[in-house]
Parts: sequence; C-alpha cells; structure tokens
Amino acid sequence: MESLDEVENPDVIGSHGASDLSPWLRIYRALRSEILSDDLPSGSRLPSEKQLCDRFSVTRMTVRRALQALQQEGMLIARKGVGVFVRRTPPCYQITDGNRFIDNITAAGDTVGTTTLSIVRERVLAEPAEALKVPRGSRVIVITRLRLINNEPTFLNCKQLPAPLFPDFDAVYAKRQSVDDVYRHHGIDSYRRRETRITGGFATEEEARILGLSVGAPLLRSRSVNEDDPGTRIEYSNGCWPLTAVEFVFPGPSENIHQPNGSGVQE
Amino acid sequence: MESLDEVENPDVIGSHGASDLSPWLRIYRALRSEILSDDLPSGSRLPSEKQLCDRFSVTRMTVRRALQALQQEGMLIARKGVGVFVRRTPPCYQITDGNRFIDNITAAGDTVGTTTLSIVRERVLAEPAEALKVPRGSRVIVITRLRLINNEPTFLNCKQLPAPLFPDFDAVYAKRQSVDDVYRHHGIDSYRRRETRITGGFATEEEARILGLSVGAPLLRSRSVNEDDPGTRIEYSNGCWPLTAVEFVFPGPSENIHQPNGSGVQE
DNA sequence: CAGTGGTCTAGACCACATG
DNA sequence: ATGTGGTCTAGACCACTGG
Repeated sequence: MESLDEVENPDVIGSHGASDLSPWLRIYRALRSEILSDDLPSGSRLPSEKQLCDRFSVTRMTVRRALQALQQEGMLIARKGVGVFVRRTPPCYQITDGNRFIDNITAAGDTVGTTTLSIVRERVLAEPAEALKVPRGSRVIVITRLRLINNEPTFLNCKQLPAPLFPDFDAVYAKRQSVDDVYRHHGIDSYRRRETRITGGFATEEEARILGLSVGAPLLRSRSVNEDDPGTRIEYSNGCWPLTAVEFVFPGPSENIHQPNGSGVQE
Repeated sequence: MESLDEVENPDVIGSHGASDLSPWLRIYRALRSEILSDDLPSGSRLPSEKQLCDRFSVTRMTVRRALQALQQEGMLIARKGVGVFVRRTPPCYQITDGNRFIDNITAAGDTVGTTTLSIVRERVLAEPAEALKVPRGSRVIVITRLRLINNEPTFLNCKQLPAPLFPDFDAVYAKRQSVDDVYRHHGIDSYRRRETRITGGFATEEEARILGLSVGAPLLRSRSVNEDDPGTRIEYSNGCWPLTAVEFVFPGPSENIHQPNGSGVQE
C-alpha cells in the first residue's frame, strides 16, 4: 500500500500488469480466494474499507463494489459501525424431504441447536388455514425458531399448529423445546410430510438480522404441511435458508408414472 | 428537475417533505410501484439514468443504487449501450414434481415454447455418471434447451441421456424437438422421477445472457433423475430458473412415516 | 456518430458502535 | 472521541449499441 513495488505487492497492478480485470473484480477475486483458502478465517474481521483502499490502490467505491458482491453471495456480512466480517461459510447441507430436521444434519456429523424466538397464539390466516384444513379464524399456535447448525444460524422456521389439538402445548414444549414431545403427549406417535413447496425470495430486515445476512440477500423458502397417521393436518411450517446453504433432496414418488403421449410437440 | 414545485413534482422532496426515506429507497419504491402498477409495462424501456437523475434530483450513483436493487430482484434488466428494461414480471409458476414440464404450465393457461440451444455428445462427468449409474467416461447425449413461458425465457435446462440407449436420437429428436418421442421410439413408454434436488445459486455470464438476467442474479437450480419402468436411469437433468419465477411443489411421499423418538431434545 | 450503461475518482456528511 | 460502514455529490472515461 505505501510501497508501490509490484513485486512485493501483487495487489497493485502497474501499466504493464498482465491483469486486464476490472479493478473491483480483481479485489473480489483476491478477497474471495483469501476467504476460501481460510486465509481470512470464518468470523474474522476484514481490514476496514479504508485499509482495503490503500492495499488495492483504489477508492472506497471500488472496494465496496467488490464487498457488495461478496455480501450478496453470503460470504461477508457488514455491521455498521463495526466492520465487515467473514460469514461462517455455510456448507451446503443436504435436507432430505420427509426426514426429521435433526436427523438430516446429525447424520452428516454436524451439530444442531435450537433457539425458540417466540410462541404466540393467533387467529389463522387464509393460507395456513387452507393448508391445515382448519376454519378461517380458528386458533393456531405459532412457534418461531432459529435452527443453528454448528453454532451458525442457518434456518429460520415458523410452525403453526392448530391450537385445539394441543391443549397442553406450553407445559410440554417448555420441558425440552421439542415439538415431537408435544405430538407424543397428545397421542400422535407418527406423522408424515403431506406436501413441500420450495421457492426463492429475499431477506426482510428481520430475517436478515436473525440469519446474519444483508437485507435483501437471496433466500430459499420452504413451506410444508405435516399430517398424522389418520391424515389430520397437524403442522404448517414456513422456513427460510441462505440461498446456498441447503440442498433439498426429494426421493422420487415411485408411483408417479408418466405415459408419454403424442399430443404435444414438446415433452 | 427544472421546477422545484413539490405539488406538481412529488418525486422531489423539499425540506419539509414528510419522507425521511433514503433517496435511493424513495426512487426504488417509486419505480417499483410504477412497474407493479403496469405504469411501466413489461418490456418497456425506462428513462435513461440521466433522465432519472433529473426527475429525482439526485446523482447517477443514487439512481443506480435503486436500479441495482430492482435488477437484483429480477424486475429490471440493463443492456449496455441500450437502456434499462422492465423484465416481463415473472409470475411464480407452480411446478409439481413428477409432472411433465409442459403439463405444469399449460394447465394454468400459459403457453410453452422450446429453443434447442445445442446437442452434443460427450464423455460423462463424475456427477451425472453416478446419477445415471453409467460407467465413468461413457458417452452421453447432452441437450441444452431454453424453455419459454408466455414467450419469456424462464427455464434453462440441460439434459444428459446415456448415448447407447438412444442410437436414433438425432433423427427422432429433429422431427419435433421432443425427448418423449425419442423415448417412445426406443421402447420407453413410461418413466418416472427418481430424485429431485433443489438448491440456489448465482447466474453465470452465460446463464444471465440466456435468461435475460443480470450476471450474478440469484437462481433456483434443480437437478433430477428419471428412470424408465424397469428402473433404468434414462435422464439426468440440470436446470435453472430466476429465483422468484417458480415454486416447486412436492406432494408428500405418503409412505414416509416418522416414529418420533425420545432420544433428542430437539426434534 | 451520439447516447447508453459500467466503472472509477476524490471528496463529503451521517448514523452507529465501541472504547 | 474515534473509527466504522452507509450514503451521496459531481464530476470523468470507457465500451458498447444503434442509427
């Protein structure tokens, strides 16, 4: 930075530099490779933007252009007044549909933690009402939880349970923060996934804060419905993940056989 | 802006203006609402950045901050040297796993088009080889296609078929661009989805160009494997969608029954 | 060629978090 | 009080596209 010696400081490119990259892209790649190589470890603070300006001999805006791309990808998270940090690189967790959350994660040797953010009772809204097949305006228990994988906030989840089915919810849930316990206590020994929907979206301010992402960061959203053995809908669940933190695996419905027909030009 | 009259020009806020929004956020919301209200119709060109600067009485960077957010969300697409355009707002298409692509779309009254971008034969790579259960280095037919929904590029898809299974591929496919035709011709009258995987990612330069997105725009990626009735893997498919253009629907595997156990604190 | 968006400079003020 | 990131100004040059 102070020395312009290009041999000792490869980040500064001179007129004969072989690099024809945009300055911001050069910075992007430099920082990205340092993150991936663990040269900038997970959770560590980057040099301040001003320091990066000196190091790369550019103005703040150019540095910020690079930092922005890395934030967008979830590799960095900026905290105003504090600094820019390397986000614990979320490996891509495989979630197989229908398996219990904890089984998916622990099977791969990762640890799971849970923080219950809130439990409230509300009148059900239109969409969950339809999914749960309960009357409009009936009561649901709304449980918002943050799942931590290897101590990193990774999955923000909001479950809605028909309140009349679980009169003892609070007492049972309080013991071990386990929804399965609640089910068992109310006579539900087995349940199954009725439907799962996956779509994409962008982090609200609240989601970004809880998951440690930048506002507007892209997310994967999942909505699912569980039913018990007789077929009563017992849970509507809404969750979001950092875009690249998860891969959903859906084993094929083996009964779904296609009969290719000749009616359309495209299959 | 020539006139500072706030009554006639609500985009210019004065010292007593009620708005305490960031300038860029104000511009973002103004443009967004004009897009959503069809005041700026799909496909239309926005005023140039310079014109927007005048209208909102800010510098180009502030306008660009707003445009950038809208591009990120897939509402706008900028073409260098030409202008910024309203991306045909992708409604969220519901794709039910296991159904044929065209059936998903046409059932909702939308039209489907197909452009075959390339057909090549290659030695299979590691991942598709494992998915297809074919030997490393064996031959696959690689078909890259762009699916248009209501004439908008919406789904970029790359299929790999074991070449030995489909010796007459080219002749049959050429007739109607139909992979189903190819299957039928080779004696496969029915097939099924073996597995689907959903994850997120970011558009490469090529993907962005083909789908009409900005480079680095967030995507939903799907990988799936089909097998025929006896269970032979016949197709490995890799696709991507603009993040908010699709909702994947997975009907529950009804055989997947959970037995909640008491071993873990969290379910 | 003129107009567009993509990029960059060199400043500046602010809100915020921390010591 | 200091340093941080968030935002904004007022310029500038470039590559690209289109007429």
